Amino acid sequence: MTDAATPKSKLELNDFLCFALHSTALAIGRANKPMLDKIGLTYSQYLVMVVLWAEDNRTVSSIGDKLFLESNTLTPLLKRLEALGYVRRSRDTADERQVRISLTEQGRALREKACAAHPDWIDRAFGGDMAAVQELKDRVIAIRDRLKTAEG
Amino acid sequence: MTDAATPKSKLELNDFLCFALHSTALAIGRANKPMLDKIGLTYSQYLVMVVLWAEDNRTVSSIGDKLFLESNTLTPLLKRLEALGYVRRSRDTADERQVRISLTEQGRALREKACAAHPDWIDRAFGGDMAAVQELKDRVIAIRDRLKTAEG
DNA sequence: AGCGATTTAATCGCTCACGATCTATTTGTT
DNA sequence: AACAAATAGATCGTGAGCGATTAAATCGCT
Repeated sequence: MTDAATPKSKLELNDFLCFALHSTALAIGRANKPMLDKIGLTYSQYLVMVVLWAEDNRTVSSIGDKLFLESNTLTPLLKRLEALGYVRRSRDTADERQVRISLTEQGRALREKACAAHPDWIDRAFGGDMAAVQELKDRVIAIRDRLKTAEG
Repeated sequence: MTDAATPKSKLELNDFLCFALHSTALAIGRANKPMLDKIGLTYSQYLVMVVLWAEDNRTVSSIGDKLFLESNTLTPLLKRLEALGYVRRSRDTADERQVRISLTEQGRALREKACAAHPDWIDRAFGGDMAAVQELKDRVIAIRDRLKTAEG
């Protein structure tokens, strides 16, 4: 199980790729930690905020569609964001099954803090080659979406 | 926060890549679930077994080095693998600070089951282009290792 | 040999991912 | 109008991941 080893079978290749993506996802989480500590959010909370900064007043499941998560994960997380004062949770008056998540003034303001706290790991890892970042992102997403459509 | 959108700043690019890796790691975990259910392990437990199949009788921290995890995560996980009968945990007689993790007969036998339960998602996602898988793995690992060396 | 520093695991508390289940609301059918 | 089916969230239990702390063994220095 050395990174440099050449896998002999598809099973091993699967193992290696799983391992690579797993450990890299963890490493990126850690790389973002200094920034997240500055703004006082966890990684997942931050991703929810990114989704809301892009489009406010979403339903829980709309956020879930973006992040590939469901209410069992999101509900407690959103309650924590509410407790922190960054979002409001309120039942949709037209359809009370839905809960609308909207940014508070503080929640909107946090975006500026996040910009200021700017993580630098992308530069460290890519030496400024933003095209390479973009390409990697596209490839990774391509895998995810092929898994998504083919699952079941 | 649409995947196809073109990010305008480094912060946004960071957000997109984090998001891509995060959601893809989750998707791969889900893609492996059918195989993991067959052999009765979680994803992390499986990765630990992969490490042990490659080299038996490791210390906790040696496993941690491979998986980028520490004893706070591994100790409970290894206790669960022990309870399942796949590994033994015993203090190293020469240095009692260390705990040696060794495979049981059942633990070794599980490898055959894992081979038989073979996940098919790699084929689905790559259409048999194993060279592409290898290349992606290498790129992903390159990021991780640059983060690892540059952190702090 | 003695004692402080280091190393290795274990423990605790919190957050998150997720399967399974439950409740409340809405929709569709008759 | 009444009632079954579908939908949106919430809840619960388990297994991670991780920061902080603790306990025990070993190492290093005098």
